[in-house]
Amino acid sequence: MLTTQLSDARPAPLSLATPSPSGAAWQRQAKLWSSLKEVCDLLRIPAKLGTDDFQFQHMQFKAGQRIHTIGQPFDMLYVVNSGFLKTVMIDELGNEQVLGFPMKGDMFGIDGIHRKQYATETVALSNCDVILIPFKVFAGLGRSHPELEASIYAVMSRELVREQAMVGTLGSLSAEARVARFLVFLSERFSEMGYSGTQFNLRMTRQEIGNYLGLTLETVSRTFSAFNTIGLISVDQRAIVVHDLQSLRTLRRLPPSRVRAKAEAKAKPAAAAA
Amino acid sequence: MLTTQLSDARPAPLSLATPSPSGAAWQRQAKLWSSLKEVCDLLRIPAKLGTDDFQFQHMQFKAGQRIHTIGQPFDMLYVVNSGFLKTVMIDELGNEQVLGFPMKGDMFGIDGIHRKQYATETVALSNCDVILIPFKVFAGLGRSHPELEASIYAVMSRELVREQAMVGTLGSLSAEARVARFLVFLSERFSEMGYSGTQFNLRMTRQEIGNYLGLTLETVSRTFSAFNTIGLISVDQRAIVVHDLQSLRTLRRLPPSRVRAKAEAKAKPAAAAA
DNA sequence: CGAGTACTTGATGGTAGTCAAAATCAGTGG
DNA sequence: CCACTGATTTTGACTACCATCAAGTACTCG
Repeated sequence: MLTTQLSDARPAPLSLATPSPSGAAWQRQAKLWSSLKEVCDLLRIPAKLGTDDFQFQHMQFKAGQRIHTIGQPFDMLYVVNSGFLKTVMIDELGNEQVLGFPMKGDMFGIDGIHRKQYATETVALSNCDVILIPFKVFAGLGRSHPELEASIYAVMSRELVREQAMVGTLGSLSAEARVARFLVFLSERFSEMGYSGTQFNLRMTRQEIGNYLGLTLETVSRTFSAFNTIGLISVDQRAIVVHDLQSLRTLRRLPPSRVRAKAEAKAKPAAAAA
Repeated sequence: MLTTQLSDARPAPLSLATPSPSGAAWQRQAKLWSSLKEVCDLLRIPAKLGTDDFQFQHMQFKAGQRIHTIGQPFDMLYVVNSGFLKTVMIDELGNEQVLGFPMKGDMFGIDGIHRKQYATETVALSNCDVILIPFKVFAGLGRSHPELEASIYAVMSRELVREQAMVGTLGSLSAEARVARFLVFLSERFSEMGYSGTQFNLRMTRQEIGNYLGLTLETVSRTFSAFNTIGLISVDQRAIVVHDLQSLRTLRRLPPSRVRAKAEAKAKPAAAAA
């Protein structure tokens, strides 16, 4: 109901041999292989430079394509090199639950290790470039590169902490605070990736945001509008401009509407001037 | 405000040598050491029997004691051998968020790997027996016991999947459905541990349950009462008897109160007969 | 037995969900 | 290029669920 045209896409027969640029470009001038060092940098973990023995294959996905699906046998972890995705769980009644929006530097697919099949599915929200990490290789890195061992566990721990923070958000914050946090999160991620942290386009629908935050799409839309009228952000469809990141950071609950009327009166001329 | 008397407790000087029963019993006849095989069994992961080279120290905690605290330097993972605990996160305003109730066979402390300090704190809800796994030893097991490598990652993946399921629960279910799920979860865990799955005592307060489920303690109490009157369970303070596990499993939302009046009329004689 | 904590139950209000309709956007094919 | 279709977004009106406040009861433990 949500998604338009989904299509599966499995990697071409995977050879772990050295890069073979002759191997028929899957898509024009996309980077096809990355070294271990490059993957570590992407994941923001320290890597001893020099000994580049492993090469990891890239794969391109178009918006709407699935990277992996629920129940599919697990054999691969993924690292986002570029693009935006969403990871969803589907419950017994077929309801989707968005669990995250992997972007550059994020690893996904970790949930598949437990039962040797993926518990979630991940879909590209834009054209994406994803690095494939065969799990056997990943696990073996701890043996072949002992200095990486701790970092490997750290990457998995990071995902756990992320989910824990999400539970905290869902369990205790108001709708407005959740949306505010979401914007702060996006702002920070975009900054880290070298883009503007104050001006960006959402890659996901209100529906997906709401689902992720445990809200309805209407509530998300209304909250964006409210933030807009009090001057915290400007929003036009998917285009966001963040005016007051600090207020978003500390926002717990919007003042009640009669009080808000004053704030609007103050905010409007300011917005008009800008 | 929630907790009564908390006290820190650090392990006695930790020696990784062979068990020394002469080393002055920390508490009378508690098991002080476990082999690698025993720990694997506890964690429900396959372990090649035989070569028992590692021994892991146990530690006893009394109800109310903290096993680890937020910000404390991370060096240890924990596996519950017996007893009940809670893991909580504390946000910038000092609000607690209960993240889980570790019990027999659960590993906790994993969140500490990421930043080399614990992101959560874990408190004993009852007297507990906990196995200490020094992280360095844990991580090294992948090297020394390659057949364990996948299982080690699987244990971490399992925790991630658990949190993901929690996000799904918080994000999409009604109060009644959350409480129902919680009871099903407890029932299943008690069964697995060899206790009755239909008759057990809660080890946590309504406050803690509510916090865990993103509800208030009053809502939890009311929901228990509602389940009681329609005959799904019997509840008396902390004592629970599950009468209809299947209904709890599939419950999404309680029927509106006028319909419920009929169900009560039907349920009451049955409850009186029992 | 008394003090403090935990639990139950009731009354009330606010937050966010639901239903609905209109406006805007994206993509398609004529 | 533009009309057309379907998806997305906005906004409004209404409602239900659950939080809040409050009071009373039942446990627990020193």
